[in-house]
Amino acid sequence: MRKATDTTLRHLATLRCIPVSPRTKTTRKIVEELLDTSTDYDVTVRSVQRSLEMLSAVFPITSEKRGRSNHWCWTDAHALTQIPAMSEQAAFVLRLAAEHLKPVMPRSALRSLEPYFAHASRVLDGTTLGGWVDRTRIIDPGPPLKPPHILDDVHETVYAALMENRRLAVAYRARTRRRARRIVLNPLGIVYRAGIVYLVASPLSYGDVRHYVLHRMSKPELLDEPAETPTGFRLGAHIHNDQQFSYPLNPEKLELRVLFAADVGIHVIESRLSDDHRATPQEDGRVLVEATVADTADLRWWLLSFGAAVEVLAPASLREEFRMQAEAMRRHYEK
Amino acid sequence: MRKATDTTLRHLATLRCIPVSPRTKTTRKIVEELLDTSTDYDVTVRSVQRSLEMLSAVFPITSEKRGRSNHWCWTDAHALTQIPAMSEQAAFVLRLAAEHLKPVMPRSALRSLEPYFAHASRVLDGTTLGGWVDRTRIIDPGPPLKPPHILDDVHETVYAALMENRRLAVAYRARTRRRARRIVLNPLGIVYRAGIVYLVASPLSYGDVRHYVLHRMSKPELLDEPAETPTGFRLGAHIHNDQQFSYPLNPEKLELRVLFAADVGIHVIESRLSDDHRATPQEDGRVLVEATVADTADLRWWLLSFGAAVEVLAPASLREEFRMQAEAMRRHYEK
DNA sequence: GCCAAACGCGACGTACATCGTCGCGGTCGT
DNA sequence: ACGACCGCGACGATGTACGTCGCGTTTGGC
Repeated sequence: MRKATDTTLRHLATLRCIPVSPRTKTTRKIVEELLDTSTDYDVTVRSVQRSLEMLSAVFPITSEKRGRSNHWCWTDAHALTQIPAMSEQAAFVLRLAAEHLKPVMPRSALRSLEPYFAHASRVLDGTTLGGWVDRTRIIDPGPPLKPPHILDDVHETVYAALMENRRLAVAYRARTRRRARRIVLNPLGIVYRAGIVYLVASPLSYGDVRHYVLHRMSKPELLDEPAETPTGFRLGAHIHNDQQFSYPLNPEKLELRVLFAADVGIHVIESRLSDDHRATPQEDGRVLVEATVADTADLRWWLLSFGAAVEVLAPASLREEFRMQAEAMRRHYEK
Repeated sequence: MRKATDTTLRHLATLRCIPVSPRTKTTRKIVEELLDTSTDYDVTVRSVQRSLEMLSAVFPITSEKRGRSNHWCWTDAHALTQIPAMSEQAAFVLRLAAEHLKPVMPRSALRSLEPYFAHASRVLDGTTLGGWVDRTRIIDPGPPLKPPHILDDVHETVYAALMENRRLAVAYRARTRRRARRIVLNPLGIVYRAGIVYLVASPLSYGDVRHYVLHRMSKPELLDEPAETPTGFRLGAHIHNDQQFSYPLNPEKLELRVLFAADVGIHVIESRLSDDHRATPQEDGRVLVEATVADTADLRWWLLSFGAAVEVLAPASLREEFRMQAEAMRRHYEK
């Protein structure tokens, strides 16, 4: 029994069954999938054949005859169509996002999102927002550092290894060594931090979890062996509880007490350092900030960046560290 | 004349004409748009009426009878459908992007992209990548600062003012003042920087271009008057050429020469400071970095964050600045 | 307050797009 | 070399989607 709009729905479902190039599907496979997804589409192979042929006249899909069966896929230059259509606001935010993600993620990763960005641009072109290209920016503090280059094949292979949960062999040039060394890794996760891409992995030759930057890898090789995850490992805990990426110095938290100069203090008051963050203006114009924070190298870098505009009061050990740091800095400029 | 797959195409086009709630369109408006977009769809109103009615049985669209005309829109809980379907890779990158954008962009801005993120999650759930939620992270260096809160109505109104190019009135609490003051602004652009959202605008009472942070705004009001852009203003130039967001101190560039300690130098060598960036290892293990960079406060913060692990050699004026900075720091910890 | 215009919607007859079936020709595996 | 499998052209039956007409209702102008 053919029902109303049934054809439309089936056509839509058919289109969605077709994979994007370079992947392909045979006609039979599409029919099978169609019958699987919903009982409504009880349709013969012949009908789907006809549908595909007709749809290919309108949509950018092509068939390639390999032997006796037809293989269908979307053309490389497939256009993205959405139901419902992308709202102007969504397009705008996506445009923004594209700009922001560009410096952070490797280009090869963003290629798969390109259709979305292109679609967003198309939506914006048709509206008053068209003139908007130059009206929003996302910038990082600090001097504009150019992220180190990652080889295309490295990125693709690392991603593939993670997705398929398989082991990975790479030539890795460690920071302390001149020559690259071949290592086999169980990939555990990817971490982006300040433009640097890290692969969190446990090397086969040791048992622990280490960080490897992608731009020091070369000659990647995807192995057939399945990857093993150390028992109990979770990336979220690794980063946040263990603070492994903030270069933790001590598992205990610090009861931080620092004095900020008036003109920089505002930043710290507006952005909260922790949940128990307290900011108290002092009589001399400075601002006392108290917070419980993780004891990491990151924290020290951050505090150092304020220079003389910050004074560490407590804990005493940190104050002593900063005293020595200041002393060391002064010695550089003594003569 | 009805052609093959014409109906499917028209149904698709019809669905794409329907706006997302809370916006609506009358049946006539949809027909009009349909006839406008392509000459192929020469169809009577009656047919579209029928189509809409049938499609509403399958798709989450509803009509609301306001007076004599029907107003159509997608339900709030509209599902996103894409042609072609989202690839697993795209879904994965989009998931990543979602996580990365969360801390950077205000939540109200990301709400419009939520359908895309939800769709990506749905795609990933069906695949082997499902267990991937906890395998990729993007983190910022420094202590995890919580960005200041922005009022919802502020964000929406500022966006609206920018999109429609209209003037905006807000109560703004300047950094140096206790009380908020009402100001009228010509919005020029939005800049995100380290979790802070700035509106670049020229105030009506003055003529110049200033930066206003959104979290110090309240009681926003969208005015009917069109916004005026100072002649020659371009946001890209404002940021990059004029370095207005890096707190420029001098328009001339600096010929920077600094010595990094061996254990931190690697970061600077791998990320390039400028196009003429040169890194030369020294005999004492330190690394000499030479580059031509903009003379900004940002540069000083960045260099300061290395503490005693960096020594500024040139220019002489900057070296003198750092000598005084070190001296001032030391005085804090003298007794 | 009345009338014309606008809109939605049910009914109806027609045309043709779609569907399943059958059969032919080509290709691949054993 | 034979059978199995796949694509595709042809055909007849079905019924869906189409335009048209007309009625009931609402809206806005005079």
